[in-house]
Amino acid sequence: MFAALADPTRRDLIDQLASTGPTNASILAQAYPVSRQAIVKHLGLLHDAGILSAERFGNEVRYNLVAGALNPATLWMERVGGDWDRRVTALQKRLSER
Amino acid sequence: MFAALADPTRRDLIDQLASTGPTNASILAQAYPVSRQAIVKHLGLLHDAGILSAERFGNEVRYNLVAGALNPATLWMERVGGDWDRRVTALQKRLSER
DNA sequence: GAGATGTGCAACTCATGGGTTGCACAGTAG
DNA sequence: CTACTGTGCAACCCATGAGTTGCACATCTC
Repeated sequence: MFAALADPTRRDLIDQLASTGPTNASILAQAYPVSRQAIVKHLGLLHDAGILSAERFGNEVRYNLVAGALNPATLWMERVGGDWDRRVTALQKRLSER
Repeated sequence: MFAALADPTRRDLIDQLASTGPTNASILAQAYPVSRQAIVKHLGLLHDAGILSAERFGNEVRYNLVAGALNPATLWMERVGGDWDRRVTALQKRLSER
């Protein structure tokens, strides 16, 4: 999940799909300086991670975003972030009280 | 940022630090089947990513979490996630109206 | 001072990720 | 039928990430 989001190209693909809607690999690849195959690999990886859906329309394959796919990651970050923010602020409070 | 969170060991280190507070590398490494050096590398990476702080106390170095470090990542995810959730649900609505 | 504990640095192995090229195959359009 | 467009598969290169071992240095404790 986080590994899938680690690559800038993949995050950008997500951004692009979020704004343009279902698109095929060849179109998406035009926006990048790399080959179509490289983009296809990224899309496949995002698909395996459950972030994208891939549907075939005759000749082409249209990729699209999966609703709520980022929720687990978001939840983890909020939980851990919340935990340690509370801890850190509590520590700072203790220090300032001396 | 996401790259730093991509590794399970690193996420676990974060979890551990969130629950135990400031700890040195040797202690942290005891919880893992890998060498101390491997953990030190992870900690250094997390430190470079701005997720951890490292403070020296005489003999040892105590690592701790940085408050609010995850905010940028959380914001991105919420923004993009929100965008595409809206888009997907809108699409589903359009489809169901036919 | 001497030993124990905690770090730091460097070199090395190994696997994986990102990218490439080349080519074959399936629909589509003319 | 033919040409074009969009995919799919495979082999290959190269850099980086994760982990290891070995050793030196600093600090604390007795």
